[in-house]
Amino acid sequence: MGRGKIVIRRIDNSTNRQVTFSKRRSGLLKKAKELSILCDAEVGLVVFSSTGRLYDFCNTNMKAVIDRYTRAKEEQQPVVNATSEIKLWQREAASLRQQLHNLQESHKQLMGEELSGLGVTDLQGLENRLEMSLRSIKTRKDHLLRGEIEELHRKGSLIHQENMELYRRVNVMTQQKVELCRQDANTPADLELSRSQEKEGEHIKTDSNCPKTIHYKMDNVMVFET
Amino acid sequence: MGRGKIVIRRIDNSTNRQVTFSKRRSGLLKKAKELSILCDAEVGLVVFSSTGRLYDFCNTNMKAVIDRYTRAKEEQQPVVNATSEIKLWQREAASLRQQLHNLQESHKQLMGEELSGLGVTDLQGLENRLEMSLRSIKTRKDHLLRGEIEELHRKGSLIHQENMELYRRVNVMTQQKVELCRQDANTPADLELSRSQEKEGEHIKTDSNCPKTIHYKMDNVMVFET
DNA sequence: ACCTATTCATAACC
DNA sequence: TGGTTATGAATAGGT
Repeated sequence: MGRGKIVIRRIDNSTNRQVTFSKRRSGLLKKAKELSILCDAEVGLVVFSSTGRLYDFCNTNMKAVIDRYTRAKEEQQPVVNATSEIKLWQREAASLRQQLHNLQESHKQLMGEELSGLGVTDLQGLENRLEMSLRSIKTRKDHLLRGEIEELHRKGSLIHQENMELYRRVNVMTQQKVELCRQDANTPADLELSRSQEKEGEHIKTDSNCPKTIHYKMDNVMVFET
Repeated sequence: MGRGKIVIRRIDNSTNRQVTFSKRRSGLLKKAKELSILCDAEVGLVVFSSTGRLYDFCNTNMKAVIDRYTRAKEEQQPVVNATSEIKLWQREAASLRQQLHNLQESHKQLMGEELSGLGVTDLQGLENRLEMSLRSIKTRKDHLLRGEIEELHRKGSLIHQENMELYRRVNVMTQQKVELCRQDANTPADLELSRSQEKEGEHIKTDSNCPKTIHYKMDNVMVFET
């Protein structure tokens, strides 16, 4: 029910996930409220965002709902008596420990350890998931590498162009020098000095346009023929 | 979102109210589940129908959610009572939550999700680990499959042998019968009865050695030529 | 429980 | 975060 269909699966993009959370949360709260009103039901809803923020709704009184809930659950399985603060935290810790344990198990299996309890079907499932995972990782790596290569190509071609420019200048200068020498052969001695000064000025100017750093860069970057 | 618009107000008609309750309840539970999956949120939902029936949903653990909820609420109204024992358990829970979080991160990366923060080297490491893992899983699966095949071969060859034995017996019997018929052609009538009795005895004996269960097994087990 | 016209929620986009 | 819009989902009313 949006511009496109989506599959119900954790949203990878963090921003998108938060936006969706905000919208769907309000939708859920609204519907919880509507249900309680329309059907005269007692509804308690608690939502913790992935960042730990709490959102809740209760048409009556959350404490009462929780008590009613625990009583109803205790009826189903006659257990536990007191809920002191300490026991509360103990349960929390136990729950976390359990989740941690489950995840560790699964993690080990993903790492190819502790496979002895699994049948062929389980193994096949594991294998399939890993292969999917591998594919996305390889795709991602490939993407990065291609980006890097492209970047290098770009830099390389830039420097190649600079190179060409330098070559051109060198050629021009060489040509000029040759012509000067040729003219020098039949030129009066008094003009010799001024020509030499001109030449020196030109040389200095060129050198400041083509600093050594260009050559330095060329040693540290791959250069691609383009 | 129905054939007509309705106002959010207690539905007077009891039947109608129950039908709507049933529909909207399942819708609400579905949306709660979707929110928890899409946005990685912890959701706890409790609904008591007007007749007192309990319906609930929690993507993690309802007790943990309720505990977390009560703690969060107590934080909102700063309580003075801070026992060292409580703080101890709080630290324990925090530590566990941290471990869980780390493991979840790692798990997601193993599943090829959330790769955007990783560089090429990380990705290569991940890829290598997954490929090692895949190898051991495939080895394990291969082992199991080979074992199964071997077992089937064994059974098959056993049954094949039984088959051969049965064929042999059938051939022997056929041969005997043929010879008997041939002799019968020039045998006095008074001997006919005793021969017939012998034959019947032989038949019963063979039948008890080759019970029907053999044939039954053959239909239910793969038989390999050896 | 199933059907379908209709309203509603929301994904993608600013 | 808040607004807009096209589209898929939920569901009111009916059978």
